[in-house]
Amino acid sequence: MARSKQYNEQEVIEKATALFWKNGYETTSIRMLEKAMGINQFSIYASFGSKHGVFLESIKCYKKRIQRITDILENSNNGLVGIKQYFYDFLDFSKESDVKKGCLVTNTVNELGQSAEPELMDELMKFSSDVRLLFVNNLKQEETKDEETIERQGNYLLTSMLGLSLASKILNEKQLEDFIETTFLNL
Amino acid sequence: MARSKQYNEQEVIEKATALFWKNGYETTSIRMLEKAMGINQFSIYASFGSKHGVFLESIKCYKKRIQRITDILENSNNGLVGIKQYFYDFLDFSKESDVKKGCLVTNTVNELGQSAEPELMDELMKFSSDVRLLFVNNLKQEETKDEETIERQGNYLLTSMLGLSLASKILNEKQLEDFIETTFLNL
DNA sequence: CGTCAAACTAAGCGATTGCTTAGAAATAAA
DNA sequence: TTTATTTCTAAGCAATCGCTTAGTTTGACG
Repeated sequence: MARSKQYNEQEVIEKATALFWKNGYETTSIRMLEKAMGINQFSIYASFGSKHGVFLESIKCYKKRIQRITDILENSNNGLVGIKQYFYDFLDFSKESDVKKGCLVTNTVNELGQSAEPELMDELMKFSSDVRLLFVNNLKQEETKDEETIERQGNYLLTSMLGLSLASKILNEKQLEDFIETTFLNL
Repeated sequence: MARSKQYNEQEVIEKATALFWKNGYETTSIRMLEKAMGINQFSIYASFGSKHGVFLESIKCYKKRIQRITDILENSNNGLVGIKQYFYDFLDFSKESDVKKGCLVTNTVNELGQSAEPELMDELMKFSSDVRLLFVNNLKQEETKDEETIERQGNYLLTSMLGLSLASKILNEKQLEDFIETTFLNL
């Protein structure tokens, strides 16, 4: 019947994700996306509807990418050891050559705050609560902990991850290691 | 000889600071600054040279405002107790009615990253290292701690504050309290 | 008072924003 | 091959961006 697309939507979204991750939402313009994704504006709007649409798909793409390390945590059965490993895994995950990008979800929460579209905000918050749940599940593997302690330490670990995400953009390796090691001293 | 300014530069910068704090740098336009500061664009450029110039002064203004609580920490002589108080003081400081704004310095580091002008970045980094130094000085008041421990815990506390700044924008009071209380169990 | 330099108003500068659209190119089906 | 339908190119839309400037108003000084 007609011509078929000359690009793969998943592939171009991966390139968009890298750009948003590096620059943030506002700083990334449609013209920049055109070049990075390798397709024309028309095609971007045909496939994703709007800049917000591209970003929403980029967030989903990011979640899939970071699933590589959340899966490790989910499948671990060693309580705090697995959580601590996740903190270190995140540092490897978030740095690409010498560019320090932090966590795309965390960056976006900080940049857009409450002014984010509800659908986007839901996606961001769901990721946070999912990570918190992984922490809680691993904490439950520690037999000594009662339920109240687990809830409290879950909140602690989630906020600590937010701190690590931000700190990873400005502190050096030694400082980040100091943070992680001290974080897990008394849990 | 000639007409004198009809506005006070300190006063209008305070209004600009509130706007940048709420919206971030990029989202805040000159038109929005005009309205918030109550003066014309001409006057903004005559007094501060550029949008960057207004922002740089806003960062300095923010530092003076937060000095209210850093002074308390600096003048305290009770080690960890004083640091913990600073964490709680920050929560009070950073919330205005129901708007959760976090820390302007932290927000800016996250938004602009390495793309910030060097003079601005210096100002941001200096604030971070000043706060870290306050932590270290209070840690020294704890007689049991050796120098290596103090350095390590200084890095821990700084990153924890970054986490608290970010978390204060999305988590509830109970979760934030959980974080602070658990943070100081490790020290 | 009259003078004149500074502060003000408001219009507008070129560049860029997110997004649209007219028309050419391409291709699966008839 | 012709036709129908979609993709693609590229030009251009109104709105906004940071910033400038021409022209008016102001008020401290001689």
